[in-house]
Amino acid sequence: MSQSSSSLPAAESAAYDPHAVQAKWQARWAEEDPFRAGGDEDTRPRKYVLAMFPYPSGDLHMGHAENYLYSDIVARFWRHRGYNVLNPIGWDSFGLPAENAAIKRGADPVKWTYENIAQQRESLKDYGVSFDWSRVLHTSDPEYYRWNQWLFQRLYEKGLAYRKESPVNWCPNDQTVLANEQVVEGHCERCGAEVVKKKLTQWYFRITDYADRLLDDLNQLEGFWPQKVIQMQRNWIGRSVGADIDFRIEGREGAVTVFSTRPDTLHGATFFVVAPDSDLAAELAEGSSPEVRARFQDYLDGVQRESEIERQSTDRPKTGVFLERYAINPVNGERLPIWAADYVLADYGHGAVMAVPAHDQRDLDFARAFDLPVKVVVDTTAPLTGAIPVIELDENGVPIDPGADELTLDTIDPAKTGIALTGEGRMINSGSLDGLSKRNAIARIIDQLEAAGTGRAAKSFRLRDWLISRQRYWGTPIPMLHAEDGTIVPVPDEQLPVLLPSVDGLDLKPKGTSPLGGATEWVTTTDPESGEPMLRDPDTMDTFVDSSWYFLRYLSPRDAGEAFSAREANKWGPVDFYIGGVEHAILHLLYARFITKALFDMGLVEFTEPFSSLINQGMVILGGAKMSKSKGNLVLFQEELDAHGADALRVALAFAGPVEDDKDWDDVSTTGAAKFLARVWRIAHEVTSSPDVVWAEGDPALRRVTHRLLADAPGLVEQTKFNVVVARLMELANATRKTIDSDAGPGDPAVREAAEAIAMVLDLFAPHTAEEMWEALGYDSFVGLVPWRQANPMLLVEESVKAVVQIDGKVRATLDVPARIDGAELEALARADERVKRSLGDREIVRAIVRPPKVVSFSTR
RNA sequence: GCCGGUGUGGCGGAAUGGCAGACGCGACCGACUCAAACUCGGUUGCCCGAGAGGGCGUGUGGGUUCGACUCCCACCACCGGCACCA
Repeated sequence: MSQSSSSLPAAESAAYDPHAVQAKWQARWAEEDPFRAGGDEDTRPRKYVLAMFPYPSGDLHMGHAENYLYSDIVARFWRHRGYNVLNPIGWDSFGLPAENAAIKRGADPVKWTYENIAQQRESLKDYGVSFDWSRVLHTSDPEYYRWNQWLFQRLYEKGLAYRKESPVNWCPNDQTVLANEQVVEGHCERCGAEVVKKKLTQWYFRITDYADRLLDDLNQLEGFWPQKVIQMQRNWIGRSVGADIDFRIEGREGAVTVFSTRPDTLHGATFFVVAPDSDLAAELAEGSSPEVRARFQDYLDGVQRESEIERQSTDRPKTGVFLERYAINPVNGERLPIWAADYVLADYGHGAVMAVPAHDQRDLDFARAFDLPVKVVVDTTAPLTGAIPVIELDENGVPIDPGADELTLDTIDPAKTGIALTGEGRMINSGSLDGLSKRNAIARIIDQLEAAGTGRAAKSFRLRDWLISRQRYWGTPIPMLHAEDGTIVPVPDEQLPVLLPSVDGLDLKPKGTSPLGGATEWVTTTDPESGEPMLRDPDTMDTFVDSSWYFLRYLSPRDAGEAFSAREANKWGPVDFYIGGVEHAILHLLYARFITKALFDMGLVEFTEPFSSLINQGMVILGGAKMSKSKGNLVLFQEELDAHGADALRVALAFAGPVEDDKDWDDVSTTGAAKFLARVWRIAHEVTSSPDVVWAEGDPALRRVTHRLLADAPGLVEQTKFNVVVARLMELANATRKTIDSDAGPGDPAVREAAEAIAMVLDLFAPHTAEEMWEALGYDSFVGLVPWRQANPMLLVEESVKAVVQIDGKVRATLDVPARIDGAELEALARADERVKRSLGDREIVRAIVRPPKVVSFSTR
């Protein structure tokens, strides 16, 4: 029954009950499944909308509330716009927390994980997210992780999965290795313990083979991914361009190669440094005197005891030992003493450098510490062609005489000042390079080295290969077999999955080797061909392997025959809209990009980037601080749902501010949102006209507000300005309220038109309330599926507008003028206006700029 | 140190180079109430002024423009990332 007037006391009209509304529509959705993505028969254009899937540790929190709200707004929007939308959900359900719960409380990781999933799933259903629930996946299901193993085998076949012994990041607390990306400021990303280096044999994915493409393809994402993420990935990949240069070493066969970004300074090399933990250092020390060997061993022991943070501290003094060996500079035959020093890293470049102390600060610091010679080969005081000398002025504007002596090479001698000359300049003391600029000298020296066969242009990357072995239980078993003689054989595809053995009887406590090693029956197996005894690889994969391709599995989640359907992948992929926290800027997002490119090279997908557009939502904080269980400053998702209902929480979050910004819970008003929802609910129930009413007969002022919202909202949603869309909805609700309360009354056709538009747009934010409104308005279809109401362009043009008159840049008058007024007429009106005349006084207008119908700008003398 | 981002009322925030502060929160005033809460209506950038009105205002200083939160230059502050990567 419709109410005829808003002035009725609240007790007489049915009250808005968010929880009843929520329960009712969730039941209807569960029954009729309206948000399932369309199949092959569906001819609509497609949109793949995706939010990063949750990790099932405990309850959902406010970060999840934001994440799945924003993706749902976008999914619902594209459905209204006539798209076949895929909006799937699943769980990233392998990982440490399940295992830690098992160790701490004796919980079964399987039970713990799946109970948490069940709980999170209920919360998400209660939140009214329009997921396609038929595609749910869990990465800890054998049906999923068998395809991780399949992926591993494909990478292995291509030489992209390999084993090597190398110094690795080791978390002494979790007793496992970590990928480079999982070390944050020298600490374990998960538990915060200080990471140490350890030499181990581990499995790697050869992501460095893709370094150039991962870097260059970021250009395609410019404008579609957050600038910050693109920049972080660029820094992380860290391409340096320069040359590889071969040095002979006295008393040793074969050349040693170093990488340098400044091959132009090769003539200035005065010593040579190798990383103490490199094989080369050990070999050179081995060939030296017993004293040197002992000193080197001491030094190496010290270096290896240091944590990563100690070692990476920039301002600590340089240390090293002279190995009493010499390298020969290929351009001039000079003997360069070889030192082992820990400022050179074993796993960057070639683990050795030519040291040019005059032009590299680190080399200079080392040279000064150990009294090694410094040879200047770039004159940075010499002006380059076209360079304009900078003349500085003192406080009186008088040019400061630079002083002849201040600019000489002598006064800036790095050996005296301790400041390396890293700037531009002209080559000196460099034979045939003399007189050249840096850029030209680099080009020429590379030519010369190539001609002599002692060097070549080269690139080097900061990015290291992705270490994927983990000495933990709750992950995907690495599907490889080891023979006694060290031979490694892959488990054949038809024997996959290699199932994770039951946790019963296993000791999960971190002890440095995988708990799976203790599952004797599981570990002991035979060669699939020869039947020889073999041992299974006891390690599990980094869980980032799981999430590096999950977006493809959603496309055919029940397929038992392949990881994903290439056809479906090329139909839906790449993901059109991806949203998640910025914490994955270089972990998950880099790995997913790498795996996508690898799959492209295998011909399994036709795209090279997985996510066409990316949004990082901000965090929900409390009182300016990050929420955390340990601080006890948590706002609980389920509690907020229970307080005012899903819709109020959704509207409050969407309205709180821009998607990318952090939102302080103190500024998120669920009560304000609840009030707004009650207002629009009432509007829908007060409408007295019938659905077939003629809108054109409605109040034109209200109609204009309605149609402006219909016209503007799509652009705003596409720019993810959800807070503005909510504001505009509030404006329309306010305008509708006013019309209902005016003489026009609730029967005015414009009121119905406005109420229907509110319901349709509100569906993005408050779907339960929107459905209830739609039903109250007399429809029995889901409002979530109605096509977007087109704005009538005739109604977007105002009949009269306010024109402003500026005099010397200040607004002095506003005029009500017809929207179609021409310039001359507008200017005449402005000149005639009393306020304008008064403001002008006796000043004379010397220039008039007229932009009808909005602005007249006069300038006076 | 290098790279990136952000600075707008008491607060969250709006604003294709064209009336800065939409929308909301809070606050204040009023209606309803015995009263309070709820709800509804109004006011709300700062300063001067009784008022009409005037002045000042988007981190700071300059510039471009008839006109700048918006574009350009320099600086300051805060936030984030990387950091002995040769």
